[in-house]
Amino acid sequence: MKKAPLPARLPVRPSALQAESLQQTRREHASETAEDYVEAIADLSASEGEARVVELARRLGVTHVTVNRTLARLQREGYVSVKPYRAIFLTPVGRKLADECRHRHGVVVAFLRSLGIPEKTAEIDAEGIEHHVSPATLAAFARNTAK
Amino acid sequence: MKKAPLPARLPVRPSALQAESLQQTRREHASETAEDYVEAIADLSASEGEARVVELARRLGVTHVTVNRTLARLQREGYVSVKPYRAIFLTPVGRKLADECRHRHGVVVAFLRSLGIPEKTAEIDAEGIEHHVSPATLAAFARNTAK
DNA sequence: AACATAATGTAGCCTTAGCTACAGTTGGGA
DNA sequence: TCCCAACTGTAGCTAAGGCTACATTATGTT
Repeated sequence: MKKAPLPARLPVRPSALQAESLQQTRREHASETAEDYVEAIADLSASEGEARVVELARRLGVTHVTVNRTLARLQREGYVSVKPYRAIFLTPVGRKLADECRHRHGVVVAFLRSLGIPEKTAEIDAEGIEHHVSPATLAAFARNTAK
Repeated sequence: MKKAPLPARLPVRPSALQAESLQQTRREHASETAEDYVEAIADLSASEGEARVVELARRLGVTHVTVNRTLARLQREGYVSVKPYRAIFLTPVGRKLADECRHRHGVVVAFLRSLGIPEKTAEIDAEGIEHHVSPATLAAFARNTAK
């Protein structure tokens, strides 16, 4: 089956909106890790002077092994610059992403707080939510945050 | 290192709030798939009379192979009941989860719509957001949805 | 009844992201 | 200086969730 010259990408042909949304969500998952890492690296560089593997592992709640392998991927993808036994640096691209993330995170937390969500819950929820917020929704959050 | 009799689970000892939040988000990821599947199965059972692999694949935007393997896991975990070449059924546990998801999804979409987000964007964002919304935040969303 | 086609299932591959266990580097204090 | 502990890196395992290619079953139409 599937002998016709289809546009190639469609697995079976997504059923309208739902499949699209789910595929979008999966794409976002792929970049979530990158976002979490560059954000943590930026934080550490600012607060500690440099970002090291062990400290990153602490922040992210994983082992240093996982950090190591992920950093290799992020380097491949151009977000960070890593040399053995040295500190970790963001590339300009990585820094830009980190700044966007920090901003987005701040907006989401502020919005949740303004809805009456307690600090800690707001932080936890924001961590999950922030990666799935479109520009339109982010703007709406900012607009509707009671000061 | 790590010779002290620690409580065992901590990889390196999470750095306060951030690691906790990220670990929470990862835990949620593990159940997202289950939620998406049971929701889709419930929908199909209602609208088509039965849920079949191909149709599920269309809804979820993946191939039937992925659906197959995932259904095996969901059966293992007690959410669905599957027999070769037969329709797919939810267990009581699966049905309960599906109902919760539908409810949650509805609340999130309605909330986003009430913020002025367009239908399609609201659907896409909700698909990503709904899995990361705590009960407290969900309640706040419901409470703050302009009718 | 037979057969072609659609649906379903299986084999085997890939990537991400966890982990433990172990090996190699570095750097500060004795 | 040298040496040990902390840090960093590597090998190799697991599981989820993608995929293509191929095999098998069901089924509706001749």
